[in-house]
This record gives sequence, C-alpha cells and structure tokens, in this order.
Amino acid sequence: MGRGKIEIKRIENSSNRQVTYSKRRNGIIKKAKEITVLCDAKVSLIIYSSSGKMVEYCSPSTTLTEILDKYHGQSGKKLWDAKHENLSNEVDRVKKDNDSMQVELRHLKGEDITSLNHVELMALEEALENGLTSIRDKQASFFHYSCFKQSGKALEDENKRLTYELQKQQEMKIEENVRNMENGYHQRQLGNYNNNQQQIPFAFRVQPIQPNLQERI
Amino acid sequence: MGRGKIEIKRIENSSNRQVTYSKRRNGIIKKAKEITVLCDAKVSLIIYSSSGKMVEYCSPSTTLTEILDKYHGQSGKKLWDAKHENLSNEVDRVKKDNDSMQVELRHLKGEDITSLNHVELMALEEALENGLTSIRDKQASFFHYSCFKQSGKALEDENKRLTYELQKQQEMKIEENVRNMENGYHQRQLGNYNNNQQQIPFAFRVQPIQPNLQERI
DNA sequence: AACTATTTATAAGA
DNA sequence: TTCTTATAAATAGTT
Repeated sequence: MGRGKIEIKRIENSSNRQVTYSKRRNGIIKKAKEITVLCDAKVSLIIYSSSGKMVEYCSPSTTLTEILDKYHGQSGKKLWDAKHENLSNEVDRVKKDNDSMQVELRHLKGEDITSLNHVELMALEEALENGLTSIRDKQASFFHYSCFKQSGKALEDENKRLTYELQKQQEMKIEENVRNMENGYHQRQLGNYNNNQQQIPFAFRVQPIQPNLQERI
Repeated sequence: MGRGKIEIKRIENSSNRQVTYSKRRNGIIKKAKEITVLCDAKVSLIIYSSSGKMVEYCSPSTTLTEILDKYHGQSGKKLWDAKHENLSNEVDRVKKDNDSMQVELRHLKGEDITSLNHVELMALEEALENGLTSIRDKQASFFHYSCFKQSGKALEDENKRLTYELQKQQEMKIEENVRNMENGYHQRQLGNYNNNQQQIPFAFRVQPIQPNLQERI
C-alpha cells in the first residue's frame, strides 16, 4: 500500500527502515485500539525497534499483569515461572538447612534425644563438654572463677566443697593429734566420734563458709 | 476501508462484531509479522476476544519471557513481581532464621563467644548444663552409669573420688584414734603427718580403686 | 467463506 | 522528521 508494492523482507536501507518502522508501528497500535473498541477485545502489544526502544499498548479495560495471568492459565506456558521455580527451590533448600539446624539445637539442649543411639549421644556429650569448657574459660577471664557463683547446682560447687571438707578434715585430724599430744587420750571423745561417723559424715552435716572460694569471686 | 466508513465504537450486532474481530485480528497479526521482518522489530501481541479466546503472536527471534524481562527493565512496572516478592520475602525471612540459629549453634559449641557479655554467658552455660544433664540421663538408661565410662575427665569422677577419699580419710582417722587408744601417742608420727599435709593433700597423691563406683558400670 | 467497493495505510518522493 | 500522494492493502457490507 503505497507508491509501489514491497516485498516483506528486511529493509536494508537503515533510514527507510526507521521510517517504515515508525509508520507501521503507529498503524499497528491504531489497529489495536480499534479492535479493542469495535470488538470488545483485550489487547496487549509490546514492540521493540531494532535499536531497542520499546512502545506498549494495552487495552484500557485491563492490565498487562491481568493479560499475562490469563495467558499463563490458557497457554500453559511458563513465562516467569522459571524465575519463580528458582526462588521456590531456594526457599526449600534454606528451609531444609533450617530444619537440620533446629534438630541440632534441640539435641544440644537435650530435647528430642530419645531416637539417638549411644554413639550419637557420646558425640553430643563431647560437644557440650567442649562448649562448656570454652564458655567457662571465657568467664574465667571476666572473673577469676565466676562459675561457682553462676551455677548453684554445678558440680564444681560440690567439688570445691568436697575438696575443702577433705582439707578441713585433715586439718582437724592434725589438730586433734596435737590436742591428743597436749591433753592425752580421752575415751569419751573417741566414742562420740565413732557414733557421728556411722550416722552422717561430718562433711555433709555442716556447710561452713568456704574461705578458699572467696578470693575467686 | 470497506463498502462504507464505520465509526470506531463498539459494534452492537454480535455476529458483525465477531466477523469484524476475526478479520481485524488477522490483520493485526499480519502487520505484526510484517513489521518484525521489515524493520527488525520484536513484537509481542496477545489478543483476547470478548468471549475470552486468546491468540498470541511473538516475533520468532525472541520469546515472551525475554520481552517481558525487557519490559520490566524499561518500564519500571512490576508485572509479576508481586508474586515474586512474596517468595523473596520468605527466602529472606528463612535466611535470617538460619543465621540466628547458626550463631546460637556456634555459641553452644563455644565458638564466637568473645562478643558475649556475662549474662549471656551465664544463660549459655545453663543451657549447656541442662543439655548435658539430659544427655547423661538418657545415657544412664542405656548403662547404669555410663557417664563415668565415657568421660574420663568428667566432673562426676572427681566428685566420686573426692567423696570416697573423704570417707576413707574419716575412716582412717577413726582407725588412728583406735590405734592411739591401743598404742598410745607417738611424737614422730604426728611430725610426719604434718609434713605431708603441707605439701600435697593425701587425697591427691593416691588414686586407689574405687569400690563404690564398680557397681555402677 | 467469497466478493468487491471503498476506506485506510503507507512507500516513495519532496 | 513531516507532508504529499499514488497506490497497495485491509476490510465493511453484500452475496
């Protein structure tokens, strides 16, 4: 349609091509608008020139998103689902990581361990002991020995107390020997002591202030 | 273009509208193909009839996905990003969870704890102790007292040993008193004992077999 | 779906 | 680019 008929093949003359592009692009958009109005159609039209410049037409009654949603439903083609899938996979992967860490955390906290075998429990125990060692080393750099203060039930307490009692016991023994040396032996004293020892060991009956721990707080 | 001029407004006659739709739809697609070839353009064209039937044209040199990618870049409009955004947010959220769990795990393993304050360390220590208690309770149900076997350095060992030593010490004291009662007091014995106590407590010099632990293995 | 009179689009030229 | 215009192409109404 013009002064001469043209073959439908690439226009080699660049400026001719550009002119024809402009004219025909406008023509197509005009046609798109017309069919939209005349026939109640919905049209999405996106055109890029060879130089990359874009023009778009979309029927006023709709949006590109809506058209693409319909397209997706009717064509069964993926479009942006590839990207979607990538993200979905990443979500799954990260969630898996999450779950395994959650399990590990629970185990370290002593939860959900009924399913663990002996070897796994041993590994867990070692990990916990190592952690505890590190933590206490760190704390020891704040205070000289704050562990005692922090954990009333900690085994260290018992340890310290027992060590202390043992020492005290030995000291008492020596003192007693000294007393024996100074005062001679008394029958009644031995009888009493024997009695006490049979009931409750002295160490567990009295909880004296522990002077050897004071310096560490 | 036709036998008569028409106004560009909706064609009320349904069958006329349908016919015109078909003709013009084909016309637009033909034009799209032509501009693609003549001008090196890229065209995406999606048309829905009023009845909802879709036809599509996309330049053979490209894909709809590619065109939409470009569209997204050039128009700045969102399109399918709403859906994407949901997934992206989920990825971010789960990754955050991941990170915090990773940190917690490290802390429980005694790593990266230089930045922690005293209170945090205390909480950590308590968590570790609780975990250890649970683990060892569990292990104790496998063996009567496997903790002892598993962890040569475990505090329980020390505890047991000390308790044992304390008891032994008390027994020895009584025996000595008995000896004193039987044999009278000897100056040289006291001197020796005093010496030993000043150097290393007896309890730490000898590691006798611990009969009270045998029953627990 | 085919025909065709007429309108519309546009190629080439200015 | 834009305008002009001869002509090709599209298509409305008809069959």
